[in-house]
Amino acid sequence: MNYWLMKSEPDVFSYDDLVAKRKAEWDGVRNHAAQLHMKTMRKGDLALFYHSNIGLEAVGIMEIVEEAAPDSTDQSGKWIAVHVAPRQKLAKPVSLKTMKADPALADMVILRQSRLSVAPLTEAEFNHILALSKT
DNA sequence: GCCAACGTTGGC
DNA sequence: GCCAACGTTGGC
Repeated sequence: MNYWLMKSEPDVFSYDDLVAKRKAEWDGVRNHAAQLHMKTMRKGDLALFYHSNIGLEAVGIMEIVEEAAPDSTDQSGKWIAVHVAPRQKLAKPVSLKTMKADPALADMVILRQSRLSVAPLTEAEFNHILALSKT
């Protein structure tokens, strides 16, 4: 089982939007590194939903429910997307500021490469962020 | 195949 | 609104 962090601007697509839809295609990713991560995802993997630009915080947990398949918003046939479903909203969002300040998260890929929209998390990082959301 | 110019993303 | 990071494009 692998863990991920996926970003979306909440005024475009928020965690609550995902809850309302119950399942959604994570489309529109046009970055090779992010695409590679999505191709690595397996059914049952868990991902944190992070709100970029507005909020700047991890807000919920979702599950990969369908593995990589052609992105329905792409005509070229070059890009893939996965499908995700909401699992649990965090009791309290965990802000970027909190994550940056935490030594346990110092090596998080997303902190080192802020523009990457889909990034891996270690199990320890994932669990640590969950613990922070309960404090 | 290199690299400068330019565009986009995301944080501040 | 600005800027840093970084990906892409195009000229050579």
